[in-house]
Amino acid sequence: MEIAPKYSPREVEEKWYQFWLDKKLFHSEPDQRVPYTVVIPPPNVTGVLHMGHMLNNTIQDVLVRRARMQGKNACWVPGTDHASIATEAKVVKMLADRGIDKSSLTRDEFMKYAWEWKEEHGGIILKQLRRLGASCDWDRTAFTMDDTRYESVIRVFVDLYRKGLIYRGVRMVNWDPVALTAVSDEEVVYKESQSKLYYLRYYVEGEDRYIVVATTRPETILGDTAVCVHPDDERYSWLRGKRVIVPSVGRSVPIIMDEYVDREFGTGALKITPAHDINDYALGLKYGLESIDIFNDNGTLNAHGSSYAGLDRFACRKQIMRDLEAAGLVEKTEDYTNKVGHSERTDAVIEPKLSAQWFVRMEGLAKRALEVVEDDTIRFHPAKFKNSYRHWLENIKDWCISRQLWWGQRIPAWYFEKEGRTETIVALDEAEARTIAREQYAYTGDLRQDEDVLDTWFSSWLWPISLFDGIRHPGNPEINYYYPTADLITAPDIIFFWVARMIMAGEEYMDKVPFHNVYFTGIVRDKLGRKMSKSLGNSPDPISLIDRYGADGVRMGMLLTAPAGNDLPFDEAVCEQGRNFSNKLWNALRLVSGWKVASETISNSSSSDTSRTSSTNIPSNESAVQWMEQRMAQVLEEVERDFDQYRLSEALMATYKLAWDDFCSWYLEMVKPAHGEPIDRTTYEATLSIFTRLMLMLHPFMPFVTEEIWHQLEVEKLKLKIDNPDKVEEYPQFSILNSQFSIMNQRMPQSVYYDQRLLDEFDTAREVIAGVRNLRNTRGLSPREPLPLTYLATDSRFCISHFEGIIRKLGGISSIAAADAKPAGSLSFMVGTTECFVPMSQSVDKEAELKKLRDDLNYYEGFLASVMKKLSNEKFVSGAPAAVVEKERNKQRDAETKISALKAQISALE
RNA sequence: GGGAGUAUAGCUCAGCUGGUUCAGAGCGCCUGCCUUACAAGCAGGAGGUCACUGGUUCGAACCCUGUUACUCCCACCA
Repeated sequence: MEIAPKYSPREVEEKWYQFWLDKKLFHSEPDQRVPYTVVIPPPNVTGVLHMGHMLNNTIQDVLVRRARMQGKNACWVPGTDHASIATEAKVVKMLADRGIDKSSLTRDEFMKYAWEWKEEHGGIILKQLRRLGASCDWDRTAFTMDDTRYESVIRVFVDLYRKGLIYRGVRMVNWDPVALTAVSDEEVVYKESQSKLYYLRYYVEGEDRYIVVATTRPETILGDTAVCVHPDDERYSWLRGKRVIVPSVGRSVPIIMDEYVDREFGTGALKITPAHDINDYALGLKYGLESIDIFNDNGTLNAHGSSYAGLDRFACRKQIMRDLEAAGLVEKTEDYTNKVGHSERTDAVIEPKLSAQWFVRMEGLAKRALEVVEDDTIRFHPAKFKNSYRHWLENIKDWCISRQLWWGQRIPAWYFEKEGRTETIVALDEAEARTIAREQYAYTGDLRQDEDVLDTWFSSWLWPISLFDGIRHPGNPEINYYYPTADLITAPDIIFFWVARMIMAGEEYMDKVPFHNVYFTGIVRDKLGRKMSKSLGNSPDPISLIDRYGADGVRMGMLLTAPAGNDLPFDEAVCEQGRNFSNKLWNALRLVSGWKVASETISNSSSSDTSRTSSTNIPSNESAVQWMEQRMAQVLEEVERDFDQYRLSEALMATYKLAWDDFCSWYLEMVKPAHGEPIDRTTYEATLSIFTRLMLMLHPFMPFVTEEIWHQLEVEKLKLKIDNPDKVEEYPQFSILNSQFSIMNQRMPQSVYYDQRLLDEFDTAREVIAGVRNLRNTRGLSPREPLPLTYLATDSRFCISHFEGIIRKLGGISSIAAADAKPAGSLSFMVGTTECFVPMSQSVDKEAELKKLRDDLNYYEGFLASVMKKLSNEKFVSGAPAAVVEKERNKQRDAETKISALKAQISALE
């Protein structure tokens, strides 16, 4: 079978993903195994895949696939978020494009459009995730507004209300006067803008004196109910207890004194408009001030605006300034730069507005959520996020959960009027509300349901529970098995909105934390360190990246640059590295599967003399296999340690080097038979086994190429067992192989004991080979011509006997021998403290040689001096641990050896 | 304004409990190679006053003081 010299990911990825789906290899059901559960951070249902998703989901897939291969019952639950604000905005825009105004629709009509739109355009992102190779259990795909999740949310609302943890109250919200809705703090964008600071005169009641107040919003004086100064501000101490007249309005308002005021700013006097500024509102509450709302919902002045009623707020500002100017009430006007909040959606200037909203009491929930992170029941990776988590929870405010939208879970509260009072009933549905109305209030008339919907986070905080229907059916087999989940992988910017609240919900409804570990990813930036954004156009399309580099390549690119919690400057070049790596593995397969296997087991494939050592008689292939096994065990240990600490990029890099450097560059070169020669069966089997385990190690990172190669390796293994390898396709095992088995079902190799001395010895051998190659390279020696190698047997630590065969083969060495003195006419290089020689076949540049030697000598003499300085220090010798002192003595001996060797070389040349 | 973090090779970052993993890795760069698996490759090589400062210590990239620069989060100012 011919194998193409270039790996082409496209067909391979399509083939295997479909295979995995067909065989239901991602599907999980509760069983006797240990569960490993991950719930996806649900992306917006109308979203498209961006680099942040790529990173986040690649990490999840790596952890899930690894857990699966460790024999755990891995369950990764996918789903989408209804994202009420963003989605509603998109639907409104879609309707507008079709000439339909949202306000012309009833709520039911709008919801019908919205659902249609969601069915049509929703969930694209989940399809895209398949391209990435995400091993989600798609049978479990959920939506935060599907029936199960919707009902769970309503139940939780009712439950919390009945526990007294939900209440309705008044609060200042960010009002968008164009969209006619409140928007969350996160949807307000602050923009620098050139504005003016107006200095206005407030006359003291009954006196001819006035105080000057600075404001950027003179129109709001219509709602002023106080003027505030700092209690320690001597400039204004005379005002204590007095009242002032609000200009234009003529209303008398008190002077209040509070330390909130910044004496440095403006005149140090602040007008208080409780209805239109969040801080003023707080002061209003503190001092019992009246709150006068002067605006209509659309930003025009209402009846409190007296003569200005009906004007837009900005028109009013101009007009009121003209009028105040005319009345001589303006002290001065200054240019001023400040930040003004705009609506992300409509760009309208946000108006702070008081309104009735629903809240969740946070105090008790926050306390428990903090405890479980403080005591490491839940671990954060990296741990530094504990700090901001703590800070937020310790200063938490009640959670406003109502939104003035239609797309979302409608708040299950019903109102009716009775005896002039508005009564509120919170119930699971209208029928229950009616029953309550009848039984508790003797009311049978119409009920009016609250118009608002719930904050999207009020559904996503239940996600780890509601996915397993643990709200509606506590204690069901699924929730008992899958909860708590294992790891949560998310971006740090939603640590408060989502992570903290899931922990609260977990404690409240399951009495258990929702996950054990939280892995915070970094933010994907471009090479220049800018955040990726649509407006900058600096975000590559992930699907196009996959098209060009393969999913494995892109996954590797993301992972290599993404240590936990660090931002990652994304550069396509790393995807290229990933693609190259796939190709490298592919070509290793081409090489190995092309080998002919000797029909009888012989101790060595290349029967030439050079591959047997004279001194120790260890076949080079046997030592190669031994070394590779030790090395693999060593890397496995390292990788396990890395995974324990969630250091995925380190784990991948270690595996990458094992595969590329150790396996391809060294091992395969060691065992590669001479051209046209077969390889011995023992070595071949060992090679297939090692290669297979490498694929297992790499599979979580690069699922597609490893699955493909793994299968082909299984075919090679099968060929060894059957009579006629050329007709492998005709054997029944072949079809089984292709129809049932997957690398996904294989067990991840585990670290075992390894012989460090053997690894060290190989490193020495490797240095010898590199030394020879370097000489050939720099002295123009033929790479082919066999050279005899001798070395000065002065250091007993210099040990290469185990790998002499390999040194011969890879170094092109004809013989290896110890010597007592430098052979005449030879080139030398140092390996550790041992000097090695090969014969010099041509004249050398004597001066250059001498210079290099003298430089080395210089360095080692300096090094020796620093070591001697330490050793002659009485305090060091007596104070440092014996082992450390001994190490210094060794350094001294080594340096002395090298120095005398160098001196000898120099004098020989001179 | 409050809080957290970072500074090590051209770039991105490791460096765990202070001492041979102590100055490392990957990429990039330079030199030479189309050596029959791979030029998406092979072999070799060069690059750093560990931001600056002072201290602790026999010994500091690592611990402490201060300085500078940058980043993030929270609160936002009339």
